Amino acid sequence: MQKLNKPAQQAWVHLVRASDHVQCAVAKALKAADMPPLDWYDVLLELKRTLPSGLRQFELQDKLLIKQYNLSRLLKRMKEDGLLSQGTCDHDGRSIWFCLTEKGKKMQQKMWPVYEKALVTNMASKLTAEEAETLSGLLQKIR
Amino acid sequence: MQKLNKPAQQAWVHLVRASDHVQCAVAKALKAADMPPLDWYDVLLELKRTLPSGLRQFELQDKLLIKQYNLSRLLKRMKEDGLLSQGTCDHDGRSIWFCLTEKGKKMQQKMWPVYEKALVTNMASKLTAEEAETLSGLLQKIR
DNA sequence: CTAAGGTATATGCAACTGCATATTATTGAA
DNA sequence: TTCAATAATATGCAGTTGCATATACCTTAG
Repeated sequence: MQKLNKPAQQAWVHLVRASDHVQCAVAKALKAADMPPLDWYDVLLELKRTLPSGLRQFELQDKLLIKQYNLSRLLKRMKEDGLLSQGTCDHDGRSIWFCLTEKGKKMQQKMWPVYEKALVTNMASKLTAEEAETLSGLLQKIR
Repeated sequence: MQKLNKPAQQAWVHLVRASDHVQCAVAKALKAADMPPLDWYDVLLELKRTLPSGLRQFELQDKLLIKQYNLSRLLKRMKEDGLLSQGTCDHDGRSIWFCLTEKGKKMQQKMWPVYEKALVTNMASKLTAEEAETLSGLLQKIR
């Protein structure tokens, strides 16, 4: 194995710091607006994209960065909050379909401006469009 | 406020994904080697850098991405594990000095190769040195 | 000196997470 | 068909986190 070179080591430090910085800022903005946390938004958005059909839990999981057991519990909480509705699957008795409720749709719509503003303030405004594209490309190479 | 442009939005997605990817890989590697998690390493390294004097808790905090109440508890655990020693400050009765023990020094040395390997495999090997520098620069602009 | 405000650290409690494993349902091979 | 392997989801438990607040000490205006 090769040794870690300095530029990569620096990139690692800044990757963690930048990611933490923006994530904390978003979390703070959502909380200040008395809204649910970011992972709730991720679920709402993915489900909105598939309206009116919805998604099964394992399909959602492939789209998100959350572990199986945590997604299971997150969906339970969101359902209890009335943001999601649940139904079983005809073809596979193990699976559970989740679909946005009206309340869920509204919540997604309400959260986005707050989320967007935090992203603009803490990230987008610090980069030109071209820089953002370069950054995107480099980050994609990592995974 | 301006709207979030597409390139920045994409960059955000990839920032979170890349950061999560590498952090999970490192966490997994450390766990597989039966070692403490990454935040323990961060503390060990910062304290090593100040040997033989050590640091006070709030100084450590300025260097790390961890909240006050969590650092307090983390240091307690590490102390209980024998990796740190603790002492009060002559000039300020509120402050607590932390210093690496021999065991702490050895742990840092043992952890680094595992950590480094995970970074090389999951990140450094996917970028040229020049790309890493560009990435670093762009990430620094964010915060 | 003293009270008021600030700084450094700690902690009770509720919520969330990771881990291992359980539960239930499907699939495939014999 | 039947049994073993796999897949989708859930859960008990211990450990960690966030939040609000407590504790202890320091500094400074008056």
